[in-house]
Amino acid sequence: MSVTMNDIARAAGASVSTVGRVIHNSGYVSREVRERVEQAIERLGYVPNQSARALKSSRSGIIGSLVLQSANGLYYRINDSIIRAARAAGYELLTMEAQPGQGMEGHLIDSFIGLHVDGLAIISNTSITGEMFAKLRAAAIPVVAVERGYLEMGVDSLVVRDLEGSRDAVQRIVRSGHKRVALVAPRPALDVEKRRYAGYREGLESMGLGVDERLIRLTPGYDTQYGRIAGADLLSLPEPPTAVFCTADTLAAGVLQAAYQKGLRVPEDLSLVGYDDVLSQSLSPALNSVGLFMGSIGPCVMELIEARRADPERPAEARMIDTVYADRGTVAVRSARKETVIRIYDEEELL
Amino acid sequence: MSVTMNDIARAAGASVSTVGRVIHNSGYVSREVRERVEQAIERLGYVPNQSARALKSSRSGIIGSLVLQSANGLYYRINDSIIRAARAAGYELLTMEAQPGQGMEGHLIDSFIGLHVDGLAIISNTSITGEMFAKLRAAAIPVVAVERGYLEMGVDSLVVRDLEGSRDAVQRIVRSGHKRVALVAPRPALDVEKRRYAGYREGLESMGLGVDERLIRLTPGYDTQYGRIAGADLLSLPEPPTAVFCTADTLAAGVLQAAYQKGLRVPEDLSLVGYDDVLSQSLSPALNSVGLFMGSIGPCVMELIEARRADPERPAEARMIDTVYADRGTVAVRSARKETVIRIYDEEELL
DNA sequence: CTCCTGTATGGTAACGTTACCATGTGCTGA
DNA sequence: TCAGCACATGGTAACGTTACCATACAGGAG
Repeated sequence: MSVTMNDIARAAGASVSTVGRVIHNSGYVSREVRERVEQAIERLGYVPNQSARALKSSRSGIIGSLVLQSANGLYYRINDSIIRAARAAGYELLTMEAQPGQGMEGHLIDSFIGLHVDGLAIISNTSITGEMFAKLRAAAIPVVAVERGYLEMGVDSLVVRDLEGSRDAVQRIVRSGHKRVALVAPRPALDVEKRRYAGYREGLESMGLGVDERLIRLTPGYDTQYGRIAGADLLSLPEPPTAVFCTADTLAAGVLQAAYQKGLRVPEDLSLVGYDDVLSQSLSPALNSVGLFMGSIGPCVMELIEARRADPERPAEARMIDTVYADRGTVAVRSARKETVIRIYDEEELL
Repeated sequence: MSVTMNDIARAAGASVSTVGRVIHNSGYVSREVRERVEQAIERLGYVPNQSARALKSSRSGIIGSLVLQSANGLYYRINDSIIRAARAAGYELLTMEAQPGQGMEGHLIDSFIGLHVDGLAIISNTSITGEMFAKLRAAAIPVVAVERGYLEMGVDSLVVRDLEGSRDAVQRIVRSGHKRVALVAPRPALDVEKRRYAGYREGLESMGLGVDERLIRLTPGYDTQYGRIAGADLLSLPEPPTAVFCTADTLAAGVLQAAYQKGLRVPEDLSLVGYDDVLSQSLSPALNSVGLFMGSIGPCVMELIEARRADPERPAEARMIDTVYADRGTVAVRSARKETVIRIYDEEELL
């Protein structure tokens, strides 16, 4: 069907061994023969059969990635970062999506094992059992968990400094003069969510402000709609917040909608900060947001995979990923004395 | 290293042939032996080696997809749709990203050939040459182009009814009473862009309105920033448009920012419609947008691949993908008599 | 002259799976 | 009684690549 090393050997008047040596640039090959073989490869359009290679060397050249299927663009960005790093290291990335709550992860893991992937990145909160990890370990497949701590199960992990990112953002808000800083966040179930939630509290406390539980809204999930409801709720309080910190951009977008419906402007009437920086730059106005430092995610994943490959017995390691605060001016400076910011209307606005 | 059919055979006291028959549910196997084999498979955690299968049967079980690396979330959604359909058909999807203008597509195509993918989806405007298509054809790999017509090169294609989608959206705007409907679109280079652009013109003309060239803004690309600039430009015209149709959500987001900066409200002061529906539901307000009917993209891709595989000589076919208009109320109804919509201010807004 | 070493090339057994073919049973019908 | 059949199982040659060993010849050292 397709061109094989045998075809090349025949066309170049050499043996498969010699062709192999040319392809791998190893061993002794005379200049003359090397050229004949290279020409034949070029002329016939030979491409090495990866299946055969994988079978022989039990290295597929493929890194797997398992993500939870969701509307959250963050996972695709993370995946992107890994794609690039994998390719730079000579691998391709094969992504499988787990439908939430379908319990199909076991089959997906089996598929990865069958493909003999050279590494596996597990992104976000897929539900992998200890049994599956054991199977992966038996198959000698290095696993890296991203944004989800499986560290206690002996899995190498990438952990985002979410507590610091969250705390830092809140501190910035408070430093701008805000006293009533609300939180809109998903109900903390996953580690990520807990860390971001804790960061909010630490941020306030570290600035000498108490946490006002009335200003906290925990949503059932990440839908924009939940953000809108929470936002509307907060903004109709007798003493509404002057700033809202959201631990997800999608929620921030919802709060923005709520503000808009109330006729409030960001940042003049309400300061707003999102998280993940996946949507913020496209909103109007473009929002401040805490983003992950994507540049290091892919490379860290590959480093952990290579390290595990080199020494399967090494203790599980966690790499920390920094956050990056994108400042787009949606936190207004409030003077200490005045409770309301002076607002200047455009001519058009007043007709 | 990992468990093979041989291990199962030994454990179950059978031969590899018998194990093979159990796995494939073909040929004669006694109930007793079948059970022994199945138990061994379960107990040892046997997973078929795909590399060996692929080598033997020259079917890898992998569909490739090639996308242009870009911030546009649309491609990921399309990819998602294909992932699901591929999986439903028993394949995995392996995605490679081409960096724009890097000319690395040749290498990527070679990688796909080396992997012996059973099909290849080319998404968006990657630059594939005739030579590459020839190589793919020689390797008997069915190719489907999505959102990019390579039909003239004899490649099966998925074409979105963009002209109709665009025209329909404009007609809806006009029917709501708008006379000055502006366009913000990337300079039409690709077929997609031309179709969407043409749809705008047809939409206006079909409603008996002339095209006012002063209301057309063509941007150098899809950045939100271009939308903002174009929007600011349009809104400062002596006779500004009452509605803006954008052929991309990212551009619409920019126009929204411009409107916001001018103190205009959507839809009360300005009606706004986006395209691709990838961002619209997260904006504030959530915008009307023309989306692709994702449900049919993946299945169509797989159908075309299977059809091509069944008959490599069949003439190239184009499948049409419908658009879906998402109405979120950002097109205001304008009465025929009055040129301006009565605007009601909230109390807060007037202090 | 032999031995060794460097250079150059060819042969071949795996890797795990699958598609055949071969070789058995035991049973039925002529 | 035996051909013919359904049933049941085992053996083995590929698939394309790679790792290793074998072979061969030159030229220089001993």
